Amino acid sequence: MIDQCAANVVAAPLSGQRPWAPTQRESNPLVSATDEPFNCLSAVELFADLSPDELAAIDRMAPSRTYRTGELVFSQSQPVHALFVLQSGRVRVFRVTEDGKALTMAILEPGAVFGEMMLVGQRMYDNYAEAIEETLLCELSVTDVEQHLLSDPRIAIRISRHLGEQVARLEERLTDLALRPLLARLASTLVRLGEPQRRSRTGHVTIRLTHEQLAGLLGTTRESTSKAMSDLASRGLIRQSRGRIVLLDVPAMTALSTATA
Amino acid sequence: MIDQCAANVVAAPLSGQRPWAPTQRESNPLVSATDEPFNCLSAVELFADLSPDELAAIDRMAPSRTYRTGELVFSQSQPVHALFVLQSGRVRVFRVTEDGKALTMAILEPGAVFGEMMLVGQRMYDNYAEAIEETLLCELSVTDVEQHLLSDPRIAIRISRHLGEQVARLEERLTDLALRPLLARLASTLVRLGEPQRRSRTGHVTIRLTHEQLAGLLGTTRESTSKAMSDLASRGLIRQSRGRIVLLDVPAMTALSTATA
DNA sequence: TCTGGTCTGTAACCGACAACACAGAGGAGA
DNA sequence: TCTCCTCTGTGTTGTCGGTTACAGACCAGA
Repeated sequence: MIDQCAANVVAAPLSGQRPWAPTQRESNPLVSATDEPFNCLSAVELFADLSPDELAAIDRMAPSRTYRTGELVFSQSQPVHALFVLQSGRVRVFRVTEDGKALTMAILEPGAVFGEMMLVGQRMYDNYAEAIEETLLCELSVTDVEQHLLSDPRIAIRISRHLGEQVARLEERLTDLALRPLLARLASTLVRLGEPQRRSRTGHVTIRLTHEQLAGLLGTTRESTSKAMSDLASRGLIRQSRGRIVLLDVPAMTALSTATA
Repeated sequence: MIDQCAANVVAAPLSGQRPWAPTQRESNPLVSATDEPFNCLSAVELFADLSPDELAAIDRMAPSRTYRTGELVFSQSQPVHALFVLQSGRVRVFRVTEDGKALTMAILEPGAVFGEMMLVGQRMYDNYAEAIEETLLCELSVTDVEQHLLSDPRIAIRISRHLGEQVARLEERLTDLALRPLLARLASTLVRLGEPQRRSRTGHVTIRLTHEQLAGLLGTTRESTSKAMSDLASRGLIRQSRGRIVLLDVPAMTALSTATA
Protein backbone atom coordinates (compact mmCIF):
# COMPACT_ATOMS: atom_id res chain seq x y z
CA MET A 1 0.00 0.00 0.00
CA ILE A 2 2.67 2.39 0.98
CA ASP A 3 4.75 1.13 -1.87
CA GLN A 4 1.93 1.92 -4.23
CA CYS A 5 1.91 5.46 -3.00
CA ALA A 6 5.61 5.76 -3.48
CA ALA A 7 5.26 4.44 -6.98
CA ASN A 8 2.68 7.07 -7.77
CA VAL A 9 4.94 9.69 -6.38
CA VAL A 10 7.72 8.72 -8.68
CA ALA A 11 5.47 8.73 -11.71
CA ALA A 12 5.63 12.28 -12.97
CA PRO A 13 2.11 13.72 -13.24
CA LEU A 14 3.20 15.79 -16.20
CA SER A 15 5.03 14.53 -19.19
CA GLY A 16 8.79 14.63 -18.85
CA GLN A 17 10.90 15.10 -15.80
CA ARG A 18 9.21 17.17 -13.12
CA PRO A 19 9.73 20.48 -14.89
CA TRP A 20 8.74 22.47 -11.80
CA ALA A 21 11.64 21.23 -9.74
CA PRO A 22 14.63 23.56 -9.67
CA THR A 23 16.86 20.60 -10.28
CA GLN A 24 16.46 16.90 -10.68
CA ARG A 25 16.58 15.03 -7.45
CA GLU A 26 17.25 11.33 -7.15
CA SER A 27 14.14 9.31 -6.37
CA ASN A 28 14.39 6.34 -4.10
CA PRO A 29 11.11 4.53 -3.60
CA LEU A 30 12.11 3.30 -0.15
CA VAL A 31 9.78 4.64 2.47
CA SER A 32 10.11 4.86 6.20
CA ALA A 33 6.79 4.81 7.99
CA THR A 34 6.54 5.53 11.67
CA ASP A 35 3.80 4.76 14.11
CA GLU A 36 4.12 6.88 17.19
CA PRO A 37 0.70 8.06 18.32
CA PHE A 38 0.24 10.61 21.07
CA ASN A 39 2.68 13.20 19.85
CA CYS A 40 1.42 14.31 16.48
CA LEU A 41 -1.00 16.99 17.54
CA SER A 42 0.50 18.70 20.51
CA ALA A 43 1.84 22.16 19.79
CA VAL A 44 -0.58 22.63 16.91
CA GLU A 45 -2.61 25.76 17.39
CA LEU A 46 -5.69 24.18 15.86
CA PHE A 47 -6.07 21.84 18.81
CA ALA A 48 -5.10 24.25 21.55
CA ASP A 49 -8.48 24.00 23.24
CA LEU A 50 -8.48 20.26 23.64
CA SER A 51 -7.67 18.32 26.78
CA PRO A 52 -4.81 15.80 26.69
CA ASP A 53 -7.35 12.97 26.57
CA GLU A 54 -9.17 14.44 23.61
CA LEU A 55 -5.90 15.10 21.90
CA ALA A 56 -4.84 11.52 22.38
CA ALA A 57 -8.13 10.30 20.95
CA ILE A 58 -7.66 12.27 17.80
CA ASP A 59 -4.02 11.42 17.64
CA ARG A 60 -4.87 7.76 17.58
CA MET A 61 -6.53 8.12 14.20
CA ALA A 62 -3.69 10.07 12.65
CA PRO A 63 -0.95 7.91 11.19
CA SER A 64 2.46 9.43 10.57
CA ARG A 65 4.84 9.04 7.71
CA THR A 66 8.18 10.48 6.64
CA TYR A 67 8.94 11.93 3.24
CA ARG A 68 12.34 12.31 1.72
CA THR A 69 13.63 15.51 0.21
CA GLY A 70 11.90 16.11 -3.10
CA GLU A 71 9.16 13.58 -2.53
CA LEU A 72 5.61 14.59 -3.42
CA VAL A 73 3.02 14.58 -0.65
CA PHE A 74 0.15 15.04 -3.05
CA SER A 75 -0.45 16.02 -6.64
CA GLN A 76 -3.09 15.86 -9.32
CA SER A 77 -2.55 12.18 -9.92
CA GLN A 78 -2.63 11.71 -6.16
CA PRO A 79 -5.34 14.00 -4.87
CA VAL A 80 -5.74 15.09 -1.29
CA HIS A 81 -7.75 12.81 0.95
CA ALA A 82 -6.48 14.16 4.23
CA LEU A 83 -5.58 17.03 6.44
CA PHE A 84 -1.84 17.04 7.09
CA VAL A 85 0.02 18.17 10.16
CA LEU A 86 3.66 19.02 9.65
CA GLN A 87 5.70 17.67 12.54
CA SER A 88 9.23 18.22 11.33
CA GLY A 89 10.94 19.26 8.12
CA ARG A 90 9.54 21.65 5.50
CA VAL A 91 6.93 21.36 2.79
CA ARG A 92 6.43 23.47 -0.29
CA VAL A 93 2.91 23.80 -1.70
CA PHE A 94 2.79 24.94 -5.31
CA ARG A 95 0.93 25.03 -8.59
CA VAL A 96 2.14 24.28 -12.06
CA THR A 97 1.03 25.43 -15.48
CA GLU A 98 0.91 23.29 -18.59
CA ASP A 99 4.30 24.54 -19.72
CA GLY A 100 5.96 23.72 -16.42
CA LYS A 101 6.21 27.12 -14.82
CA ALA A 102 5.43 27.01 -11.11
CA LEU A 103 4.25 29.35 -8.41
CA THR A 104 4.67 28.28 -4.83
CA MET A 105 1.73 29.00 -2.60
CA ALA A 106 3.51 28.48 0.69
CA ILE A 107 6.55 27.02 2.37
CA LEU A 108 5.41 25.39 5.57
CA GLU A 109 7.27 24.93 8.82
CA PRO A 110 6.66 22.49 11.69
CA GLY A 111 3.30 22.97 13.39
CA ALA A 112 1.59 23.95 10.17
CA VAL A 113 -1.62 22.32 9.03
CA PHE A 114 -2.38 21.95 5.35
CA GLY A 115 -4.61 20.12 2.94
CA GLU A 116 -7.67 22.12 3.90
CA MET A 117 -8.82 21.89 0.32
CA MET A 118 -10.34 18.50 0.91
CA LEU A 119 -13.00 20.52 2.66
CA VAL A 120 -14.26 21.81 -0.63
CA GLY A 121 -15.25 18.42 -1.86
CA GLN A 122 -15.38 17.71 -5.55
CA ARG A 123 -13.92 20.98 -6.65
CA MET A 124 -10.97 20.63 -8.94
CA TYR A 125 -7.94 21.37 -6.90
CA ASP A 126 -4.55 21.21 -8.48
CA ASN A 127 -1.99 22.05 -5.88
CA TYR A 128 1.14 20.00 -5.46
CA ALA A 129 3.03 19.55 -2.23
CA GLU A 130 6.59 18.33 -1.91
CA ALA A 131 8.95 17.89 0.99
CA ILE A 132 11.93 20.19 0.55
CA GLU A 133 13.80 18.40 3.28
CA GLU A 134 13.39 15.23 5.31
CA THR A 135 9.86 15.63 6.63
CA LEU A 136 7.48 13.94 9.04
CA LEU A 137 3.74 14.35 8.51
CA CYS A 138 0.69 12.90 10.12
CA GLU A 139 -2.67 12.90 8.42
CA LEU A 140 -6.33 12.98 9.35
CA SER A 141 -8.87 11.57 6.93
CA VAL A 142 -11.67 13.69 5.55
CA THR A 143 -14.31 11.81 7.44
CA ASP A 144 -12.38 12.14 10.68
CA VAL A 145 -12.14 15.85 10.14
CA GLU A 146 -15.81 16.30 9.38
CA GLN A 147 -16.98 14.07 12.20
CA HIS A 148 -14.58 14.93 14.97
CA LEU A 149 -13.26 18.37 14.20
CA LEU A 150 -15.92 20.41 12.48
CA SER A 151 -18.53 19.06 14.86
CA ASP A 152 -16.60 20.45 17.77
CA PRO A 153 -17.32 24.18 17.97
CA ARG A 154 -13.98 24.96 19.60
CA ILE A 155 -12.15 23.48 16.66
CA ALA A 156 -14.62 24.64 14.06
CA ILE A 157 -13.96 28.21 15.08
CA ARG A 158 -10.23 27.71 14.86
CA ILE A 159 -10.52 26.11 11.45
CA SER A 160 -12.58 29.00 10.20
CA ARG A 161 -10.14 31.45 11.68
CA HIS A 162 -7.26 29.64 10.04
CA LEU A 163 -8.96 29.68 6.67
CA GLY A 164 -9.89 33.31 7.12
CA GLU A 165 -6.28 34.19 7.76
CA GLN A 166 -5.29 32.31 4.68
CA VAL A 167 -7.80 34.29 2.66
CA ALA A 168 -6.43 37.54 4.06
CA ARG A 169 -2.86 36.54 3.26
CA LEU A 170 -3.77 35.52 -0.26
CA GLU A 171 -5.61 38.77 -0.89
CA GLU A 172 -2.57 40.61 0.34
CA ARG A 173 -0.30 38.68 -1.98
CA LEU A 174 -2.64 39.18 -4.89
CA THR A 175 -2.68 42.95 -4.53
CA ASP A 176 1.07 43.01 -4.02
CA LEU A 177 1.57 41.05 -7.19
CA ALA A 178 -0.84 43.22 -9.14
CA LEU A 179 0.15 46.63 -7.86
CA ARG A 180 3.69 46.64 -6.53
CA PRO A 181 7.05 46.45 -8.22
CA LEU A 182 9.36 43.55 -7.61
CA LEU A 183 11.55 45.18 -4.99
CA ALA A 184 8.62 46.05 -2.74
CA ARG A 185 7.17 42.58 -3.14
CA LEU A 186 10.48 41.05 -2.22
CA ALA A 187 10.78 43.19 0.88
CA SER A 188 7.26 42.42 2.04
CA THR A 189 7.71 38.72 1.36
CA LEU A 190 10.91 38.58 3.37
CA VAL A 191 9.29 40.36 6.27
CA ARG A 192 6.35 38.01 6.14
CA LEU A 193 8.62 34.99 6.05
CA GLY A 194 10.54 36.27 9.03
CA GLU A 195 7.49 37.12 11.08
CA PRO A 196 6.61 33.86 12.81
CA GLN A 197 10.21 33.48 13.83
CA ARG A 198 11.50 34.35 17.26
CA ARG A 199 14.32 36.70 16.50
CA SER A 200 17.71 36.25 18.09
CA ARG A 201 18.80 38.67 20.80
CA THR A 202 20.47 40.82 18.17
CA GLY A 203 17.06 41.52 16.68
CA HIS A 204 18.01 39.74 13.49
CA VAL A 205 15.97 37.12 11.71
CA THR A 206 17.35 34.35 9.55
CA ILE A 207 15.46 32.82 6.65
CA ARG A 208 16.60 29.60 5.05
CA LEU A 209 15.72 29.95 1.39
CA THR A 210 17.57 30.04 -1.89
CA HIS A 211 16.94 32.76 -4.44
CA GLU A 212 15.26 30.17 -6.57
CA GLN A 213 12.78 29.29 -3.84
CA LEU A 214 12.12 32.95 -3.19
CA ALA A 215 11.51 33.54 -6.86
CA GLY A 216 8.91 30.81 -6.74
CA LEU A 217 7.07 32.64 -4.00
CA LEU A 218 7.35 36.00 -5.72
CA GLY A 219 6.11 34.79 -9.04
CA THR A 220 9.24 35.95 -10.81
CA THR A 221 12.53 34.60 -12.11
CA ARG A 222 15.60 33.61 -10.15
CA GLU A 223 17.64 36.24 -11.95
CA SER A 224 15.35 39.12 -11.13
CA THR A 225 15.23 37.96 -7.54
CA SER A 226 19.02 37.88 -7.30
CA LYS A 227 19.20 41.37 -8.69
CA ALA A 228 16.68 42.70 -6.21
CA MET A 229 18.41 40.88 -3.38
CA SER A 230 21.70 42.51 -4.29
CA ASP A 231 19.91 45.81 -4.15
CA LEU A 232 18.61 45.14 -0.66
CA ALA A 233 22.05 43.98 0.45
CA SER A 234 23.74 47.08 -0.91
CA ARG A 235 21.31 49.17 1.09
CA GLY A 236 22.37 47.29 4.20
CA LEU A 237 18.93 45.86 4.84
CA ILE A 238 19.92 42.21 4.58
CA ARG A 239 22.97 40.02 4.68
CA GLN A 240 23.29 37.00 2.46
CA SER A 241 25.01 33.71 2.39
CA ARG A 242 24.37 30.56 0.46
CA GLY A 243 20.76 29.55 1.13
CA ARG A 244 20.47 31.90 4.09
CA ILE A 245 19.15 35.42 4.38
CA VAL A 246 19.51 37.59 7.46
CA LEU A 247 17.15 40.50 7.90
CA LEU A 248 19.09 43.36 9.45
CA ASP A 249 16.53 46.14 9.37
CA VAL A 250 12.96 44.93 9.44
CA PRO A 251 11.38 48.38 9.87
CA ALA A 252 13.14 49.72 6.80
CA MET A 253 12.09 46.66 4.84
CA THR A 254 8.51 47.12 5.92
CA ALA A 255 8.64 50.70 4.74
CA LEU A 256 10.07 49.59 1.41
CA SER A 257 7.34 47.02 1.01
CA THR A 258 4.68 49.68 0.74
CA ALA A 259 6.49 51.51 -2.03
CA THR A 260 4.45 51.64 -5.18
CA ALA A 261 7.09 52.41 -7.72
CA MET B 1 -26.85 56.24 14.78
CA ILE B 2 -27.44 55.44 11.18
CA ASP B 3 -26.72 59.00 10.31
CA GLN B 4 -23.39 58.69 12.00
CA CYS B 5 -22.57 55.77 9.81
CA ALA B 6 -23.53 57.66 6.73
CA ALA B 7 -21.35 60.52 7.82
CA ASN B 8 -18.39 58.20 8.14
CA VAL B 9 -19.10 56.84 4.73
CA VAL B 10 -18.92 60.21 3.17
CA ALA B 11 -15.67 61.07 4.91
CA ALA B 12 -13.00 59.84 2.56
CA PRO B 13 -10.75 57.36 4.38
CA LEU B 14 -7.79 58.46 2.28
CA SER B 15 -6.75 61.99 1.72
CA GLY B 16 -8.31 63.56 -1.32
CA GLN B 17 -11.23 62.42 -3.37
CA ARG B 18 -11.71 58.66 -3.35
CA PRO B 19 -8.96 57.94 -5.81
CA TRP B 20 -10.06 54.32 -6.29
CA ALA B 21 -13.39 55.25 -7.75
CA PRO B 22 -13.50 55.23 -11.53
CA THR B 23 -15.25 58.54 -11.42
CA GLN B 24 -16.65 60.81 -8.78
CA ARG B 25 -20.15 59.99 -7.74
CA GLU B 26 -22.44 62.34 -5.94
CA SER B 27 -22.83 61.55 -2.26
CA ASN B 28 -26.14 62.05 -0.60
CA PRO B 29 -26.14 61.23 3.12
CA LEU B 30 -29.80 60.32 3.15
CA VAL B 31 -30.28 56.73 4.16
CA SER B 32 -33.18 54.41 3.83
CA ALA B 33 -33.27 51.68 6.46
CA THR B 34 -35.64 48.77 6.23
CA ASP B 35 -36.82 46.39 8.89
CA GLU B 36 -38.28 43.32 7.33
CA PRO B 37 -37.22 40.23 9.21
CA PHE B 38 -37.98 36.72 7.95
CA ASN B 39 -36.74 37.16 4.44
CA CYS B 40 -33.08 37.99 4.68
CA LEU B 41 -31.61 34.54 4.91
CA SER B 42 -33.65 32.33 2.72
CA ALA B 43 -31.98 31.33 -0.51
CA VAL B 44 -28.55 31.68 1.04
CA GLU B 45 -26.58 28.50 0.66
CA LEU B 46 -24.92 28.92 4.03
CA PHE B 47 -28.18 28.33 5.85
CA ALA B 48 -29.55 25.62 3.62
CA ASP B 49 -29.62 23.05 6.42
CA LEU B 50 -31.75 25.10 8.76
CA SER B 51 -35.46 24.69 9.38
CA PRO B 52 -37.77 27.64 8.75
CA ASP B 53 -38.00 28.21 12.49
CA GLU B 54 -34.26 28.35 12.96
CA LEU B 55 -33.96 30.58 9.96
CA ALA B 56 -36.47 32.95 11.42
CA ALA B 57 -34.62 33.02 14.73
CA ILE B 58 -31.41 34.04 13.08
CA ASP B 59 -33.17 36.39 10.79
CA ARG B 60 -34.55 38.25 13.75
CA MET B 61 -31.08 39.37 14.78
CA ALA B 62 -30.10 40.51 11.32
CA PRO B 63 -31.09 44.08 10.54
CA SER B 64 -31.26 45.20 6.92
CA ARG B 65 -30.15 48.38 5.30
CA THR B 66 -29.97 49.80 1.80
CA TYR B 67 -26.93 51.41 0.24
CA ARG B 68 -26.92 53.80 -2.63
CA THR B 69 -24.70 53.41 -5.67
CA GLY B 70 -21.16 54.30 -4.73
CA GLU B 71 -21.73 54.15 -1.00
CA LEU B 72 -19.12 52.38 1.10
CA VAL B 73 -20.24 49.39 3.14
CA PHE B 74 -17.01 49.23 5.08
CA SER B 75 -13.49 50.59 4.89
CA GLN B 76 -10.45 51.10 7.02
CA SER B 77 -11.96 53.97 8.93
CA GLN B 78 -15.08 51.88 9.32
CA PRO B 79 -13.88 48.36 9.97
CA VAL B 80 -15.97 45.24 9.64
CA HIS B 81 -18.05 44.24 12.62
CA ALA B 82 -20.43 42.01 10.85
CA LEU B 83 -21.13 39.29 8.36
CA PHE B 84 -23.12 40.67 5.45
CA VAL B 85 -25.70 38.95 3.32
CA LEU B 86 -26.37 40.50 -0.05
CA GLN B 87 -30.09 40.50 -0.77
CA SER B 88 -30.30 42.65 -3.86
CA GLY B 89 -27.98 44.85 -5.87
CA ARG B 90 -24.23 44.35 -6.32
CA VAL B 91 -21.21 44.99 -4.13
CA ARG B 92 -17.59 45.39 -5.09
CA VAL B 93 -14.93 44.39 -2.58
CA PHE B 94 -11.52 45.89 -3.23
CA ARG B 95 -8.17 47.02 -1.88
CA VAL B 96 -6.33 50.24 -2.38
CA THR B 97 -2.67 51.15 -2.26
CA GLU B 98 -1.25 54.35 -0.85
CA ASP B 99 -1.12 55.96 -4.26
CA GLY B 100 -4.73 55.14 -5.01
CA LYS B 101 -4.43 52.20 -7.36
CA ALA B 102 -7.06 49.58 -6.64
CA LEU B 103 -7.56 45.88 -7.17
CA THR B 104 -11.03 44.47 -6.80
CA MET B 105 -11.22 41.20 -4.94
CA ALA B 106 -14.76 40.33 -5.96
CA ILE B 107 -17.98 41.62 -7.39
CA LEU B 108 -20.80 40.04 -5.46
CA GLU B 109 -24.30 39.16 -6.59
CA PRO B 110 -27.47 38.56 -4.57
CA GLY B 111 -27.22 35.58 -2.23
CA ALA B 112 -23.54 36.18 -1.54
CA VAL B 113 -22.17 36.32 1.97
CA PHE B 114 -19.18 38.52 2.76
CA GLY B 115 -17.30 40.07 5.63
CA GLU B 116 -15.84 36.75 6.74
CA MET B 117 -12.72 38.59 7.76
CA MET B 118 -14.20 39.56 11.06
CA LEU B 119 -13.51 35.94 11.88
CA VAL B 120 -9.81 36.61 12.01
CA GLY B 121 -10.11 38.98 14.94
CA GLN B 122 -7.54 41.66 15.43
CA ARG B 123 -5.69 41.07 12.22
CA MET B 124 -5.28 44.15 10.15
CA TYR B 125 -7.70 43.90 7.34
CA ASP B 126 -7.92 46.61 4.78
CA ASN B 127 -10.55 45.72 2.28
CA TYR B 128 -13.14 48.19 1.16
CA ALA B 129 -16.62 47.35 -0.01
CA GLU B 130 -18.89 49.61 -2.00
CA ALA B 131 -22.29 49.19 -3.52
CA ILE B 132 -22.03 49.53 -7.28
CA GLU B 133 -25.76 49.80 -7.60
CA GLU B 134 -28.72 50.27 -5.27
CA THR B 135 -28.15 47.49 -2.77
CA LEU B 136 -29.87 45.85 0.17
CA LEU B 137 -27.76 44.12 2.81
CA CYS B 138 -28.50 42.52 6.12
CA GLU B 139 -25.85 41.96 8.71
CA LEU B 140 -25.06 39.56 11.51
CA SER B 141 -22.82 40.71 14.35
CA VAL B 142 -19.59 38.92 15.19
CA THR B 143 -20.93 37.60 18.44
CA ASP B 144 -24.05 36.30 16.76
CA VAL B 145 -21.94 34.50 14.24
CA GLU B 146 -19.65 32.93 16.79
CA GLN B 147 -22.46 31.94 19.13
CA HIS B 148 -25.15 30.85 16.75
CA LEU B 149 -23.41 29.87 13.56
CA LEU B 150 -20.01 28.43 14.32
CA SER B 151 -21.43 26.50 17.23
CA ASP B 152 -23.82 24.75 14.87
CA PRO B 153 -21.89 22.00 13.11
CA ARG B 154 -24.12 22.11 10.05
CA ILE B 155 -23.30 25.74 9.51
CA ALA B 156 -19.71 25.48 10.66
CA ILE B 157 -19.05 22.98 7.92
CA ARG B 158 -20.63 25.22 5.33
CA ILE B 159 -18.63 28.20 6.50
CA SER B 160 -15.43 26.23 6.28
CA ARG B 161 -16.37 24.99 2.86
CA HIS B 162 -17.15 28.50 1.73
CA LEU B 163 -13.81 29.78 2.99
CA GLY B 164 -12.03 26.84 1.46
CA GLU B 165 -13.55 27.64 -1.89
CA GLN B 166 -12.46 31.21 -1.53
CA VAL B 167 -8.92 30.04 -0.85
CA ALA B 168 -8.99 27.87 -3.92
CA ARG B 169 -10.28 30.70 -6.10
CA LEU B 170 -7.67 33.09 -4.78
CA GLU B 171 -4.88 30.63 -5.40
CA GLU B 172 -6.14 30.22 -8.91
CA ARG B 173 -6.18 33.95 -9.48
CA LEU B 174 -2.75 34.34 -7.99
CA THR B 175 -1.19 31.80 -10.34
CA ASP B 176 -3.04 33.28 -13.29
CA LEU B 177 -1.72 36.71 -12.46
CA ALA B 178 1.79 35.44 -11.97
CA LEU B 179 2.07 33.06 -14.88
CA ARG B 180 -0.36 33.97 -17.62
CA PRO B 181 -0.49 36.78 -20.12
CA LEU B 182 -3.30 39.28 -20.08
CA LEU B 183 -5.42 37.70 -22.80
CA ALA B 184 -5.55 34.35 -21.06
CA ARG B 185 -6.36 35.96 -17.74
CA LEU B 186 -9.14 37.93 -19.34
CA ALA B 187 -10.61 34.82 -20.91
CA SER B 188 -10.48 32.85 -17.69
CA THR B 189 -11.95 35.72 -15.71
CA LEU B 190 -14.85 36.09 -18.09
CA VAL B 191 -15.57 32.40 -17.95
CA ARG B 192 -15.44 32.44 -14.17
CA LEU B 193 -17.76 35.43 -14.01
CA GLY B 194 -20.23 33.74 -16.27
CA GLU B 195 -20.16 30.43 -14.46
CA PRO B 196 -22.74 30.90 -11.71
CA GLN B 197 -25.18 32.18 -14.26
CA ARG B 198 -27.89 30.11 -15.78
CA ARG B 199 -27.26 30.54 -19.47
CA SER B 200 -30.08 31.43 -21.77
CA ARG B 201 -31.43 28.80 -24.14
CA THR B 202 -29.05 30.02 -26.83
CA GLY B 203 -26.14 28.88 -24.66
CA HIS B 204 -24.95 32.44 -24.27
CA VAL B 205 -24.04 34.15 -21.04
CA THR B 206 -24.28 37.86 -20.35
CA ILE B 207 -22.03 39.69 -17.94
CA ARG B 208 -22.84 43.19 -16.82
CA LEU B 209 -19.47 44.86 -16.35
CA THR B 210 -17.63 47.79 -17.86
CA HIS B 211 -14.08 47.47 -19.13
CA GLU B 212 -13.01 49.56 -16.19
CA GLN B 213 -14.55 47.15 -13.69
CA LEU B 214 -13.02 44.21 -15.51
CA ALA B 215 -9.63 45.87 -15.43
CA GLY B 216 -9.99 46.21 -11.68
CA LEU B 217 -10.51 42.46 -11.41
CA LEU B 218 -7.67 41.65 -13.76
CA GLY B 219 -5.15 43.87 -12.06
CA THR B 220 -4.50 45.81 -15.23
CA THR B 221 -5.48 49.04 -16.93
CA ARG B 222 -8.68 49.91 -18.68
CA GLU B 223 -6.83 50.47 -21.95
CA SER B 224 -5.14 47.08 -21.96
CA THR B 225 -8.44 45.47 -21.12
CA SER B 226 -10.17 47.21 -24.01
CA LYS B 227 -7.45 46.05 -26.34
CA ALA B 228 -7.74 42.45 -25.20
CA MET B 229 -11.52 42.63 -25.40
CA SER B 230 -11.33 43.83 -28.97
CA ASP B 231 -9.10 40.88 -29.67
CA LEU B 232 -11.64 38.44 -28.24
CA ALA B 233 -14.43 40.14 -30.14
CA SER B 234 -12.53 39.95 -33.43
CA ARG B 235 -12.08 36.23 -32.84
CA GLY B 236 -15.84 35.94 -32.47
CA LEU B 237 -15.66 34.70 -28.89
CA ILE B 238 -17.63 37.53 -27.36
CA ARG B 239 -20.02 40.27 -28.31
CA GLN B 240 -19.90 43.66 -26.68
CA SER B 241 -22.15 46.51 -25.91
CA ARG B 242 -21.93 49.30 -23.41
CA GLY B 243 -21.50 47.71 -19.98
CA ARG B 244 -22.51 44.29 -21.26
CA ILE B 245 -20.49 41.37 -22.46
CA VAL B 246 -21.95 38.29 -24.09
CA LEU B 247 -19.92 35.11 -24.11
CA LEU B 248 -20.49 33.36 -27.41
CA ASP B 249 -18.05 30.49 -27.18
CA VAL B 250 -17.28 29.41 -23.65
CA PRO B 251 -15.28 26.31 -24.61
CA ALA B 252 -12.96 28.31 -26.83
CA MET B 253 -12.51 30.88 -24.10
CA THR B 254 -11.67 28.17 -21.60
CA ALA B 255 -9.08 26.83 -23.97
CA LEU B 256 -7.62 30.28 -24.39
CA SER B 257 -7.47 30.75 -20.66
CA THR B 258 -4.88 28.04 -20.28
CA ALA B 259 -2.58 29.56 -22.84
CA THR B 260 0.73 30.48 -21.34
CA ALA B 261 2.04 32.89 -23.89
C1' DT C 1 -32.58 68.35 -29.38
C1' DC C 2 -28.66 69.59 -27.23
C1' DT C 3 -25.16 68.83 -23.78
C1' DG C 4 -22.15 66.86 -20.54
C1' DG C 5 -20.65 62.73 -18.54
C1' DT C 6 -19.53 57.95 -19.11
C1' DC C 7 -17.92 54.41 -21.70
C1' DT C 8 -14.95 52.48 -25.55
C1' DG C 9 -11.29 52.35 -29.30
C1' DT C 10 -6.57 53.40 -30.80
C1' DA C 11 -1.85 54.75 -31.11
C1' DA C 12 3.05 56.24 -29.85
C1' DC C 13 6.35 55.90 -26.36
C1' DC C 14 8.70 53.86 -22.54
C1' DG C 15 10.01 51.03 -18.62
C1' DA C 16 10.19 46.91 -15.77
C1' DC C 17 11.03 42.48 -16.07
C1' DA C 18 11.65 37.92 -18.75
C1' DA C 19 14.80 35.24 -21.52
C1' DC C 20 19.14 33.89 -22.46
C1' DA C 21 23.92 33.43 -21.56
C1' DC C 22 27.85 32.99 -18.80
C1' DA C 23 31.15 33.39 -14.93
C1' DG C 24 32.56 32.86 -10.44
C1' DA C 25 31.91 31.19 -5.59
C1' DG C 26 30.76 28.15 -1.94
C1' DG C 27 30.11 23.26 -0.21
C1' DA C 28 30.03 18.24 -0.24
C1' DG C 29 32.10 14.25 -1.19
C1' DA C 30 35.95 11.49 -3.16
C1' DT D 1 43.05 18.63 -2.38
C1' DC D 2 40.40 18.14 -6.38
C1' DT D 3 35.94 17.81 -8.58
C1' DC D 4 31.32 18.45 -9.40
C1' DC D 5 27.17 20.56 -8.59
C1' DT D 6 24.41 24.00 -6.69
C1' DC D 7 23.87 28.69 -5.77
C1' DT D 8 24.67 33.46 -6.90
C1' DG D 9 26.10 37.77 -9.70
C1' DT D 10 25.62 40.36 -13.86
C1' DG D 11 25.09 41.82 -18.60
C1' DT D 12 22.37 42.06 -23.10
C1' DT D 13 18.36 41.92 -25.62
C1' DG D 14 13.48 41.61 -26.34
C1' DT D 15 8.65 42.29 -25.14
C1' DC D 16 4.35 42.83 -22.69
C1' DG D 17 1.79 45.92 -20.77
C1' DG D 18 1.68 50.71 -18.47
C1' DT D 19 1.38 55.59 -19.58
C1' DT D 20 -0.26 59.34 -21.92
C1' DA D 21 -3.14 61.41 -25.09
C1' DC D 22 -7.09 61.80 -27.90
C1' DA D 23 -11.49 60.91 -30.47
C1' DG D 24 -15.70 58.92 -31.24
C1' DA D 25 -19.98 56.54 -29.37
C1' DC D 26 -23.65 55.94 -26.27
C1' DC D 27 -26.80 57.61 -22.83
C1' DA D 28 -29.44 60.59 -19.48
C1' DG D 29 -31.24 64.52 -18.33
C1' DA D 30 -32.13 69.53 -19.37
